[in-house]
Amino acid sequence: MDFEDSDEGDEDWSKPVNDGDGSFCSNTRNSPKVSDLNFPKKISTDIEHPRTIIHIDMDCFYAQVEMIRNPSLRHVPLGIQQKHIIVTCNYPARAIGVTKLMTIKDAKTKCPSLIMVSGEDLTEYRKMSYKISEYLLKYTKKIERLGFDENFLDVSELVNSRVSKESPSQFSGHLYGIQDNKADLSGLKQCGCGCYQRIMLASNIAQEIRDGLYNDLGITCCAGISYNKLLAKLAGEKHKPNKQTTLLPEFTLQLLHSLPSTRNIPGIGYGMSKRLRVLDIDSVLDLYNYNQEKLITEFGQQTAKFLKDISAGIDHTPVVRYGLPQSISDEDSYRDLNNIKDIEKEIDILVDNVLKRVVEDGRNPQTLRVTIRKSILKDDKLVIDYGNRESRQCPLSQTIFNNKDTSTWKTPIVELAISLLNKMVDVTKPFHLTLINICFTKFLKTCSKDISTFFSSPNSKPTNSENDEFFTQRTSSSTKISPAKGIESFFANNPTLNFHKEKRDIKAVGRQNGMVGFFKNGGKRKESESNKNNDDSKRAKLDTIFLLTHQSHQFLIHQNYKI
DNA sequence: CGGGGGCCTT
DNA sequence: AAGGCCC
Ligand SMILES: Nc1ccn([C@H]2C[C@H](O)[C@@H](COP(=O)(O)OP(=O)(O)OP(=O)(O)O)O2)c(=O)n1
Ligand SMILES: [Mn+2]
Repeated sequence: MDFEDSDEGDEDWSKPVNDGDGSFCSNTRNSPKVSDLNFPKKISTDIEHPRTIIHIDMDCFYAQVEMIRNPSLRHVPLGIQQKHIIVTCNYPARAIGVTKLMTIKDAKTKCPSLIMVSGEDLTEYRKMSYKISEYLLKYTKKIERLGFDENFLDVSELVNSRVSKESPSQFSGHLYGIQDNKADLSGLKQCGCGCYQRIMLASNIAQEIRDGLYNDLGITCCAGISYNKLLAKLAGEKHKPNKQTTLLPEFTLQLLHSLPSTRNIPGIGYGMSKRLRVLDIDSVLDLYNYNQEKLITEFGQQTAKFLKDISAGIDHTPVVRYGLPQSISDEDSYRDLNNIKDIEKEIDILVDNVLKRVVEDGRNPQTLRVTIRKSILKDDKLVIDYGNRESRQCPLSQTIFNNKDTSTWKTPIVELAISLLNKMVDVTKPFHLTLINICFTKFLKTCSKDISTFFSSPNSKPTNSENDEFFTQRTSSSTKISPAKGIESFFANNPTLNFHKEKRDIKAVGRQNGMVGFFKNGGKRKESESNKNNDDSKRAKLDTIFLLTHQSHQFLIHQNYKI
């Protein structure tokens, strides 16, 4: 059970783990009022929990957007269709047994009366997604998006400023590990770091947020409230839909170790879980109990520590403020595109669609990428190989975008896209495409002439390295137009490995990234890499640009104003 | 069984 | 250019 006995000589990562005895959070003493509650004996987690995190996850997101657009769909089983699959469905449909990502055939078998609405065009979902994130900015600017329907909020500052004045007295919604949410909690020993009151207040704030989202946007969601991102997200899944769950540190291990699979951890994907399976690690508890040295041998220091931390609920990765998108793409899948005319027609459509969004965004992309998927011939039959994607990219001459008439942009880009495609497809031989994706990336920063002067204040530099806020914004990998000083490369350069192509010797492949998926990019940014967008000192200067219409400009305004 | 997006790292 | 992860 314990893993501290096997980690002699490795002070590094035995430190953050506190296995309970003598810890702040030890909860093993008599709890007179709630002696019937099953408190865990071992409280392995961080000693302190200074942050307060809320995770928001919309209910059956695409389906809900369609139900808002057409309320008559609310009371019928509804599936959102993308080609042959039901990507998601409303809760009436789930009650009948329809699940997310089910094939149409299976869904119709389960539920013949299933109403289907096409969800191949994500425009409306994307719009609602950003409305939600923007609404949440009202509470804190420290918001990280994950997909279209999830947001992490670091409400630490808000909580700290309110907690002393308000001294909250009850939790809103469910409390993980407590059956009756009206239970008398006075016997529950509170963590010595003071997080009990903070998390309690955050649960009230989460309720406010959810009420606000419903009143303003008519949308319902779940929330998880805890002291780090991992736990907030996992907590929120405990009660669905339209509910919220709060997780206190005393119950962290209980939650984690009740998870049946390491796949339940965001960041442990198909490949990693398969590698863990080889070591006989199936559950998070298995991981928690696994010998540390062996884990290091298998995965290297960084990843091993990361896995162990996760299994104990330790996650210090910051909420990274979202910014403008790093890429804008559109794709479609096909049964079989086998002639050039059809391909050119589809590319034309895709480029047209995605360019509209690029124009709305207002930044100019510097790179165009085309991705395709080919079906392969197997036993005389065309079979789609889903692993097989190829892509080609090229730089985009900025002269394309010099013309103010944006309708002129399409033709040269379609031609570039076709030439990229020709690098992958020998059109003199038979071919069969099943997917095309057109993606614009490497955006130029939004502040060309009209706006750049608003951000050139000399004393705009952050002075305090402790100020977490400034260093946890998503680094714009877009090119900076002006000063271009000191662009240091600072990412770790670890050998990589392919998790699920493990046909051959898994051990020989080497170490991978260290930070597992979801938690990557958690580190602080160098000052020179920080966006200048968020400097409060320049807020006043934004008054005059309120009329700008591009999304990238609107975003700057949003980020700098209190709404 | 098989959408349509996104993010980051190597 | 590819691969891993997320929704
Ligand atoms: N592999 C996936 C996963 C998700 N989505 C889309 C459809 C979902 O509506 C949305 C949000 O994903 P969730 O996993 O949060 O699922 P839902 O919001 O639909 O349902 P739930 O109520 O369980 O959160 O993202 C997708 O297209 N493909
Ligand atoms: Mn959701």
